[in-house]
Amino acid sequence: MYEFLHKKVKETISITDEEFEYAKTLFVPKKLRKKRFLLEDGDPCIYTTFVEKGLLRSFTVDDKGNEHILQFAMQGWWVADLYSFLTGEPSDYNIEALEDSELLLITKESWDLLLQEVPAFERYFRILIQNNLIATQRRLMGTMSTTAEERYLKLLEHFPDISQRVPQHMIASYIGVTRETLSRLRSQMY
Amino acid sequence: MYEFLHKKVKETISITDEEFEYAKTLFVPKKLRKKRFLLEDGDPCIYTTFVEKGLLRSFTVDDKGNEHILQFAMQGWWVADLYSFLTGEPSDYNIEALEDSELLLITKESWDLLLQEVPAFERYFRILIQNNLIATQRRLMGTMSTTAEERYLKLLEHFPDISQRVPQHMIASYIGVTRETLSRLRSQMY
DNA sequence: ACAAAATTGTGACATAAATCACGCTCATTT
DNA sequence: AAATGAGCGTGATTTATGTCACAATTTTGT
Repeated sequence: MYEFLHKKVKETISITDEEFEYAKTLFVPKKLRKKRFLLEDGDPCIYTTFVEKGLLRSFTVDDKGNEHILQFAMQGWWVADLYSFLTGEPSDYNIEALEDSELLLITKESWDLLLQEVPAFERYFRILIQNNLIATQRRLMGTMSTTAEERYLKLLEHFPDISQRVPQHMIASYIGVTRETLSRLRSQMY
Repeated sequence: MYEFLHKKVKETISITDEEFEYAKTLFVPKKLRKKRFLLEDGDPCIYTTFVEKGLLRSFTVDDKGNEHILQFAMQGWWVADLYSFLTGEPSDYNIEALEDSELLLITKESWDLLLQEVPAFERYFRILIQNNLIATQRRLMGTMSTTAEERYLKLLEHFPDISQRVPQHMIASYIGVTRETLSRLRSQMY
């Protein structure tokens, strides 16, 4: 159950087996079936989640009822509403399983403990968040400077299996267009 | 020259005076006059920069020659192209002073040393990047779910003095519209 | 296996924003 | 003081995308 977490952590920092064994005690394993929610907007985001297996999405719903996807969280990725997780404020996000998934949950209290007891994790999370920030900045600049088609191709390039695993209308809501626009885009690309 | 840095660091972590004195030795102070560049795209981003005084912007230029502003960096903020800074790859960004500014520069080597010698800085940067990520995610979701007018109002709310300090066309390029669109927007808001 | 729900495509039309063009004002430089 | 350039407003037009509506197909749940 902790294989992938162990693998990912060792990729970025060096920790002893004892430290990882300690870390394991702070996580709560959870299986989440497709279409079930890990977080619903209005509730505080109690956990930061590591995806051992499966696929989730985090998204908001605007005033008109349109969904906007912040993240697809695949195996080896973390997902949470960071702001809500850190402050305890109600979240604006929903997190939903798109496939049957196996997750590792950690509460704020355990997370604080982990960072305090195993400083290497402070470094791990710093690097993790750093890479996430770089990617998010790229995506932001992309929405301002490129067409929907370019963003679509970029996404396919980055996640080749995404179009097999999630419906088109979610891909549309990730790249920031309506499902109709993406549908037309695709038909014009042959 | 290091007053603001000291203040900001103490706000998030606790460090001894010795640790901060050591940190000071790793920075290079620099004055940058209005309209001068700290980084031009194509060059690697050698420094991460703390703004002691003044105002900078970081931006890209797309194929059509349009500018897209990632960040306005005011007093107490950090600015860099993180990706280029970490990898040494040529940067896509430009960083330009919008006012005469006083900066503290730190190279990758010194930064690595700082994190290694003073672990509290690892925590400081983790929190800094974390907050930046939260803000960038909000901005990204905003571009997908809100109108240009809402984004403009949000910006003014967040940085009340911004419209006194930077020209409208840069504000337009920050919120992701043309200068003409922002101009019309403003005239319709009375 | 069947009914219900989800997904996708597509036409007609509406809308927001980009683009192109021009003139005015204000600041900066020499 | 004159000259140059930056900043801003605004009209006319084009373009990309959204909205609404309906049908066809596929997937899912019981």
